[in-house]
Amino acid sequence: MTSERTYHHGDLRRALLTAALDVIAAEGPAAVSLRDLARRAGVSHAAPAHHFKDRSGLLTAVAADGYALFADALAGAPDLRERGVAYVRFAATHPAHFQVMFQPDLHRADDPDLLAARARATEALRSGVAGLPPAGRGEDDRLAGVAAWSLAHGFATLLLSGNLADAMAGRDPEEAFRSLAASVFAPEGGRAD
Amino acid sequence: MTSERTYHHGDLRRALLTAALDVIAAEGPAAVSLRDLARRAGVSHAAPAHHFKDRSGLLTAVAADGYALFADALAGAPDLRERGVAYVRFAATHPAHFQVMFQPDLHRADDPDLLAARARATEALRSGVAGLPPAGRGEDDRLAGVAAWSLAHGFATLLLSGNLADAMAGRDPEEAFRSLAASVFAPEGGRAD
DNA sequence: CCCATATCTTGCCATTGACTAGATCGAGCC
DNA sequence: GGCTCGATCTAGTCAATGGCAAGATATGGG
Repeated sequence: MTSERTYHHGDLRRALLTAALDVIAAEGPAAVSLRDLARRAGVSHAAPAHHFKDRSGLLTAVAADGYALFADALAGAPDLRERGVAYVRFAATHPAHFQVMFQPDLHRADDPDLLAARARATEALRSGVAGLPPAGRGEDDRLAGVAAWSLAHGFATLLLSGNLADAMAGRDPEEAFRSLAASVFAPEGGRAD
Repeated sequence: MTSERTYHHGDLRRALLTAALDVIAAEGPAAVSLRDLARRAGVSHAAPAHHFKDRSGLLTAVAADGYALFADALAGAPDLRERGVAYVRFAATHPAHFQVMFQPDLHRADDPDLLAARARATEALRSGVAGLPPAGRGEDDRLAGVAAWSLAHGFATLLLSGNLADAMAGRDPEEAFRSLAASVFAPEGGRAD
């Protein structure tokens, strides 16, 4: 698409990342091969090493990009419930990113970019939980935050692993999660978000 | 351990599976290598192929074993909440199994043993949800089931990926989940399990 | 005792990840 | 224009892996 093949690719890093996302979305992270990505990009087998040190370096970059997008997606949600919906929507929209993000054995844990992006996402997530009392009651708040996180994360994870295929049955996952969260967090007039 | 080395190992299949569990628990499923497992068991590099066709065959066996253990663990729980606790306890006790079970891209989806074991586990899980009305109201029940499943699964997944390390802070995960589930599913005297 | 079968070994090949050395491009500078 | 210098990419190599084929060895049934 970038027309001619010159010695310098021009945007190899991005090309490799998008190719990686394709492979991951289609066959999972285990199917990612640096040489295959190089072939798809039309470069030599050693070219990726210059942008990402090694295989884990590439997956780390995928995770970092994912956390950056994730933070943006979460930041746009007004209240706690919509943040959960955004959580699920992100997983459904960026399955490849999501999978890699939450598989720590795939990336370098000490990568600065990854840590920074994850910190941003964590903050975006936490600010939705702690929005109730200025400096909440501690224990209970923390538990409530973990509960909300678990609910959204579990739904997203089960969705991506195909375990909700029959339960959803052609239904919109976002909408399903919205009503699900409603029934759980505000059963009969209790404290909602 | 098994004293002498004869031509026939005696229990190679099990030896390979337990070695695989060690590797997965320590470094994740991606680090599993058939040749490495063979070395650990003291057999030649091609021996594993006779018990498990290939790498995905071995991981499929791990998943199948996991689902079998999982079904047993769930069956022992009296009510819905304890079933959730059992869910989390299983993940904490069998992290390697759990990881492989919920990564469909690692195993053969059409394996009969896997399907049978998973069906048992699914049934053990569902019977805890549908235990309320004989043939419940359909939509809401399904949603409630998905909600409970999502909560337990999300907690378990976040726990294994290390995302709850600081939130738990040396606390017992089981106990934390128990009180968490209590505060979510029965906030102020509503319908519990 | 003998044979059929399951189990394990040896040998082999293609692919991959990772490393090294060298080629090519591009930008700044004189 | 011609130069150097660094970034980018190529080519070549090596060890490790997965998977296959052919053969050796043990085990149990007849």
